[in-house]
Amino acid sequence: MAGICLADIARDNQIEVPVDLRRDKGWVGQLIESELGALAGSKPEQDFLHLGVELKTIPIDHNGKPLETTYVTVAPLTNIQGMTWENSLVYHKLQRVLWVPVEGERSIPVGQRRIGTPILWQPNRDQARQLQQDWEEIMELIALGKVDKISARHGEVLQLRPKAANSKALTESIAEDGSIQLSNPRGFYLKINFTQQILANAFS
DNA sequence: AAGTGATCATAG
DNA sequence: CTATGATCACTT
Repeated sequence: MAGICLADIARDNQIEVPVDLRRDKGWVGQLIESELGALAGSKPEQDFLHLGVELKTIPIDHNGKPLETTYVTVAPLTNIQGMTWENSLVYHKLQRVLWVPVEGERSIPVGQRRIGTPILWQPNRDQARQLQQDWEEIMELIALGKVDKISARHGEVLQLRPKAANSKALTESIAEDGSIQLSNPRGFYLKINFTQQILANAFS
């Protein structure tokens, strides 16, 4: 697919190209899933379970730098006692990722955006350590009932941010006194500097 | 311009 | 609502 533009992939899959992504934010990802035959659908599993590979498209600028953070998974806000890094959803999803860079600048019409060279990545020792450290720190705050005090500034490479239809959506979380309260759902995201390093390392 | 918080579509 | 796919858009 490298070098091909999205309109070509869309035509092959009989999918229409939207004018912009405001109402089609997951369009590029789903287009590539369709092209590659990913099977997970909306299940919380790796896209290619049989290969142990997660597929992620990543929007880049003309210098190859990511334009956005990368969503990983929803964050569990209750029933997290006994949960460890090794059995977390973040750990499993990031075991192996096929990154598919796609031009993402809004000045380029969606259909004309080109696909870059895909990168099959596994976290190296340092990356794994950074991810685990951030995950454990964030999960501890959640366990202590401080989810509503966590901002996207926490974490060096992994951050916690809202992941919901809007700011009014509610889900159960742990309160500071240990009881159940309602909070805006959150998700884990990889910060731009981290994914930028992944892409850079692949070409060095 | 970067970074954080908010949001959009869809399936089950 | 939860989970998938993410990008938008406002604030700093």
